[in-house]
Amino acid sequence: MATKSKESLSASDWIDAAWKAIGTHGMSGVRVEALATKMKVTKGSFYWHFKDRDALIDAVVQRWLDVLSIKTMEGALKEGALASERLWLLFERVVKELSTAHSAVIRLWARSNPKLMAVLHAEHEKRMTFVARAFREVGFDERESLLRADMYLSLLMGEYLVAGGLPLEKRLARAKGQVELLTTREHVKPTRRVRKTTCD
Amino acid sequence: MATKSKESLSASDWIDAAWKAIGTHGMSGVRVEALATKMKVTKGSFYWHFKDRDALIDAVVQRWLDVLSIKTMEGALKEGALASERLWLLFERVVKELSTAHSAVIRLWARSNPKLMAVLHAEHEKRMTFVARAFREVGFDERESLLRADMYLSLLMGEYLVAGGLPLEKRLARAKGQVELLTTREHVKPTRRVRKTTCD
DNA sequence: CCTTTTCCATACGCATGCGTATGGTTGACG
DNA sequence: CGTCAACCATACGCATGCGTATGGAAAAGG
Repeated sequence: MATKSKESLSASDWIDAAWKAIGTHGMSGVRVEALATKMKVTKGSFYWHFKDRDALIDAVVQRWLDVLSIKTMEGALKEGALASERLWLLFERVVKELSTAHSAVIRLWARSNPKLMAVLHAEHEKRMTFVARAFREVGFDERESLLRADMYLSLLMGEYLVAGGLPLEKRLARAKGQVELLTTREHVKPTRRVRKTTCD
Repeated sequence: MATKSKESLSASDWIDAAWKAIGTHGMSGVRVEALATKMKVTKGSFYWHFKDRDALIDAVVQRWLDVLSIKTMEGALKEGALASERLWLLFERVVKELSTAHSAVIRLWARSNPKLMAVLHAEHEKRMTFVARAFREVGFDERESLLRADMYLSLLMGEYLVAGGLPLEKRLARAKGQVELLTTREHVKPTRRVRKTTCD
């Protein structure tokens, strides 16, 4: 029933298991023997598919990179006409797809892994230009677009960290409000006393 | 020189060490023997001051709660006249004080600790009302204040997670822009086509 | 049918980390 | 000076987790 009824496992199956483990128990939850038990096999299987534990972790990180890769982003957003809609669709997609703490776990993990840190930084830069361009398209100037793109990605990364306990609907409602604020509020020059100086 | 030249350690010294370990190596970096080595003592010292490892972790979490507690927040913000200034001072303070990944690490840790999760949730609620009240004071209505307070706290929690690698100045500049956006941008009702409809 | 390759089980060695038991040292205090 | 308590060192048992070595089943291929 729940079993896929496959005779032999693949490396991808181990990545699946590790992926779930990260989501529920963090990076220290990726333990070879624990995963093996859950998969109803033994370590022997694992060490046939992977060199060692680090190889598995690398593979999981790679999967995470793929989910949030620019290619995936662009591919998933061809339909969205308005830039503001695309920004929402992207956020919604990530919230649904990564309904786990993967982003936070992996970014923390990267702090003890300089090579991975560099990869993450490069990816983040690409995402920044991608998202910032969308904000430009909405109508903000360069500086404002960079700021909003930065906030957009920050909120995306920390979303589960803060709202993880909530049901999906509430998380989406939260996200909706945030993206709406970032895309629809006009910029006003920070004058001395900013009250509710409307258009009068 | 670097040593405090104290004859005997206190529980607080162990919490200090654990605090640093969390900041650099995450929760799994809190290992009794590793901390003992770094403190030039042995486990014997630790188990005299603490019942077990969990007791130490509880103490560290408590310290984190204190740093971000409402009492600390309020106490540190008496000078700030304008609400918008207070919101900035608070953010600045947290960025400087918690120039580490403590918030992310602890919030992830809490996911496998229901009792702590409840405490965090309660604390978060208090912070929300506190920050939301400041936004109300700035001039936003109830709904808008809650949204902005939520974003404010989210950015606060994930700040180091995203900008951890950057120098403090850049992190502060980032934070400054974010708080400024949240506090000085006017609300415009999301009409159909939101372009650059200024006050004309 | 026999061999080779694929895939996994079993069993071991080894390192690490927690917690305890026990003894030693030092200073306060009577 | 003797005693007691605070504080720490040493040594052990135990569990866990990684990695390896080796054998076995099972299917594929000749």
